Amino acid sequence: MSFTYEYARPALTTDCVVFGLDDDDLKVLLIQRGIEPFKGKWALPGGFIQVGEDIDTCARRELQEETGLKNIFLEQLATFGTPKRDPREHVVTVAYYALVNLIDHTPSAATDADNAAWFALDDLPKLAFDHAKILKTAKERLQGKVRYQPIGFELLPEKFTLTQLQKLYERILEHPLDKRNFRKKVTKLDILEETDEVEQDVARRAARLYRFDRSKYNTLLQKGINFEL
Amino acid sequence: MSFTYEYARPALTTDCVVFGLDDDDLKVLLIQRGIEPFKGKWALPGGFIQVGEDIDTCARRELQEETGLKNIFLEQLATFGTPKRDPREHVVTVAYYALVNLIDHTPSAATDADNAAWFALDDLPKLAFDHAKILKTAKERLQGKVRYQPIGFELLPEKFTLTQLQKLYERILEHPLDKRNFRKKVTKLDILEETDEVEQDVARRAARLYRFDRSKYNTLLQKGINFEL
DNA sequence: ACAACTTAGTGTCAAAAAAACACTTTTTGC
DNA sequence: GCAAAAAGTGTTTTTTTGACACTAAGTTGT
Repeated sequence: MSFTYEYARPALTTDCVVFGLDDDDLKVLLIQRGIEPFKGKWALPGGFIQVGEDIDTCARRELQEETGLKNIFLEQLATFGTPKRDPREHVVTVAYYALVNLIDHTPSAATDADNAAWFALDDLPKLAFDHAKILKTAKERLQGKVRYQPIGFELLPEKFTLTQLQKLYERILEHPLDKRNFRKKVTKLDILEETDEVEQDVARRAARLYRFDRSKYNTLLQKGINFEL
Repeated sequence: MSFTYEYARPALTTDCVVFGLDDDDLKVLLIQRGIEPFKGKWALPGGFIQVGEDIDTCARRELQEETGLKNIFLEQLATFGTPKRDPREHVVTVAYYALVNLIDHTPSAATDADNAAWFALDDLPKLAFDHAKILKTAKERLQGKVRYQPIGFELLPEKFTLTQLQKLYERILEHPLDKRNFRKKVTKLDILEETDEVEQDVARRAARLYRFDRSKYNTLLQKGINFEL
């Protein structure tokens, strides 16, 4: 079966930059390509959009097919369509970025991918296509977004300590934060719920666990409160 | 001539939300469609991407073809690809937004468009396709962006008064600003150059004209200064 | 049991930024 | 020359930010 059009059309794909927090380290999920072009090279998970399929749906589908990840935070990043970014033909890709917490979601390789693995942001292999550029854009977006929207919580498990939260922000923003000022700001925002639990199995004083309170956050958003860290 | 592919492909277009400042009023440029679907309805200027053409290039080309506008500020907004947004078939559109000053750039209708006209943001006709949604997204982006990047100047003529600048920000942000605080902030940023000219032909005290100093702005950006109004 | 270690948790003060607020000056048109 | 209209200009208060260091709690090893 084949499809014929009056004018030539670029192919359309989605690609996804998946950020994950692994042991206080910010990482990206890459797959090793099982097919040409760039067979054997590391790349962002992604694939072709089907006609009749919503773009977001495509990004989620490809992500699940290639890494097993589902039900995660996913947002459109930008569209990249320089004619020669794919050696085969003109391929336009709609890039997304996703945030996952590695406690609840463990990825695994699947179709078209030999392998899926996490790479630290400062220790990346050479990427296929223009994926290095897409990744750079995604990192900049994450750094920008995290300042005025509490999306960082998507990277943490449901319950977390304030130190974990601070370290996460330090990793994303790439500079150290003052502990007291950080805690002051976070508690003033009033979007955290203090649980009555503490960390388990740590060889020191255990820290209190907190939970992100989405309903408090939503009411704050309505009132137009600005979130900034 | 025709083109055949193994798998079906959505069509790919660009659309552009062009903002312009007309007599202190923020407006959008729309074209009246000369062909089906939605013939006679108002829509965003845009059209099909050609294979081998960069997406930005396509947006600029379509804009020039349909409105005559060129050499203007243009930035990618987002990509919209809900399957039924075009009644003919699955069409994915990469939306852009542009800022023009109406002194230097006067639009005119051309190919595929019966007519091109400016509409106030709060007095829009019903738009074709999902263009109302795209326009809403563009307005939100403009409101967000204008807070930390001095893109507002793109909407003003080369020389402008501080009152013009303030009114522009008030139109975009949709709330009044304090005159003294506004001027304090703007002058502290030190990205304006005071000219030795004043307004002409006004039936009151003439205001001093200023010019946006792009080189000062660039050096500030390098130093990582944050711009916020 | 206690000493040593490791991280949790906490408050004050100074500086900077933001917000509120009103009158005088300049020019034009009548 | 006076009424109208917008230009231009500082001060004070409040809020926010940033710098800064010690005690408390719990664990481990002896």
